[in-house]
Amino acid sequence: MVREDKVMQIDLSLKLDSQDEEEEEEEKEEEEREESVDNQEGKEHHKDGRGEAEERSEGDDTSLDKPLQENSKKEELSALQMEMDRMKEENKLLRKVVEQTTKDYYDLQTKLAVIQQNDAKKDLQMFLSLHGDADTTDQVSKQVLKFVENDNSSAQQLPSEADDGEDGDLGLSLSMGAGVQQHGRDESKEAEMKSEEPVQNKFLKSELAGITSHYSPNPPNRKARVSVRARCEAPTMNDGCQWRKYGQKVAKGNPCPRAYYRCTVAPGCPVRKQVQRCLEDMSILITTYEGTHNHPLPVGATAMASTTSSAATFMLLSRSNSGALTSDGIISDAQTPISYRIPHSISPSPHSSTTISSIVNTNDHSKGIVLDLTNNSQQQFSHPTSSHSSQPQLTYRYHNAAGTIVNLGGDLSSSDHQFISPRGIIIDKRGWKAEEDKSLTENVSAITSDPKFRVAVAAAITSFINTESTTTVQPKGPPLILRDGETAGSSSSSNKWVVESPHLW
DNA sequence: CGTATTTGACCTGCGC
DNA sequence: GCGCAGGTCAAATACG
Repeated sequence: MVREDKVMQIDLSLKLDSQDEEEEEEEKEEEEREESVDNQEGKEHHKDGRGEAEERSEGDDTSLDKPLQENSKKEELSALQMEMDRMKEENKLLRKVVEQTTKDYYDLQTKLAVIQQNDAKKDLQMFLSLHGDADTTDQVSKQVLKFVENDNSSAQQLPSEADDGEDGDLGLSLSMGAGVQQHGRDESKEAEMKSEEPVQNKFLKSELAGITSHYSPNPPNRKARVSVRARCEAPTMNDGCQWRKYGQKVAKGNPCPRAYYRCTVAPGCPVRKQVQRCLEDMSILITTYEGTHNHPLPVGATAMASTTSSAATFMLLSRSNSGALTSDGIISDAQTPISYRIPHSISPSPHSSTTISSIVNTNDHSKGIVLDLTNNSQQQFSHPTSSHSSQPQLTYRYHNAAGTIVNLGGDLSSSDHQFISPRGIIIDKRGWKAEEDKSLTENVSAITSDPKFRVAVAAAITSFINTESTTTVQPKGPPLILRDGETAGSSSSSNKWVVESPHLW
């Protein structure tokens, strides 16, 4: 969007320039014409005066054609002049319109920046609210926000860092900037921080040890990764960005070669992606994105970029949330993932589902988050159609090493190991005592009410639908509608959760 | 001829 | 320290 806007801006400027030039030329021509007209008129006046005198003196020698011609010329000139005036006014109007449009564009840009800033703050607030009781959270969030603001201002003081690829113009890095990615962002900055030990940093180390500890296992050079699983016949998914292949490797355990791509929309963009076919289902393409674009994205690329970015933010939340559950960051069953199901809203389709699963293994953060846009997960477990269908439902799933989702609870509607909580959340009694932790359900609501997450999911679906429509013909279902409370999120540090929207197709 | 892709070599991190 | 695997580089090649 921004890129197009910039193009538009350039186009506008070009048009303005050309218009200006044209207008200048016109004005010059006009002036010349006016001068010539004046001269002619002067001459004519002079002529007229002289002519009258001559006429008077010379009598009827001259023919009557000349005055007629002069009159017609005069009329022609006046008409031209009027036409010119009219065009001038038209040009003025057009210029005003263009100026107004440009002004509106800048206004919108400014507003967008403000909104993005607010969103980042909101994310952080929510992320903190997931951590503990409201009183301390409020204080902590204020302090952390202060820290983030301070950090942002310091970042602004270092314009050279803009090349690092984070916190791009679009703000698609979202709150990741305050968390995971910022660690990989600038090692020198970290060193600087260490040497200076700002108050906020001290605060973070002391009071937010529980939070920071979740990031610290990540080496500074390791960026958050977001994988997208989608059915795609084409060798790569068309996500709107321009990519250049720079390598290919056969990874162990999967005979399908893994291709490495680099973003070429802007030189020096740090974003990379890996593309590999799923071993279990060759029609599934696993695309792993790494890094944040440091440039405005093409229109078609913003959906996927914002989706992956939001997913990464979600991963951040999941990590932080896990810390609130147990002291060691591991819920009772470390091997048990949690999935959050987005139930039907309109015309439920039993054959459709989309999962967003986060593989946030404490042992392997590099695996990152997985947006599962395949619709096969529905085959793996039944979808409850009880009266609770309008409520978030929490189910367990297991992700094997290959990322395949396997339902642990069997038939959810009849499993002895599950019960429906008063809030409509299916809880697997074997794996997780969610009922004991009411704050988690609160957290679920907190995340489900995050419009950004819903937008992200919608964007993912939209992007995927667009992709699919260009590659394979698939039946399209009703448009995605995500209402408050329909999505659900949060995670245990058992590190794998799934957000599923069965009604998407 | 310029650009994109391929592919073997090289680098790096990690486990033993 | 060594070997393995993942990731990247860069020369060769293909393509428009």
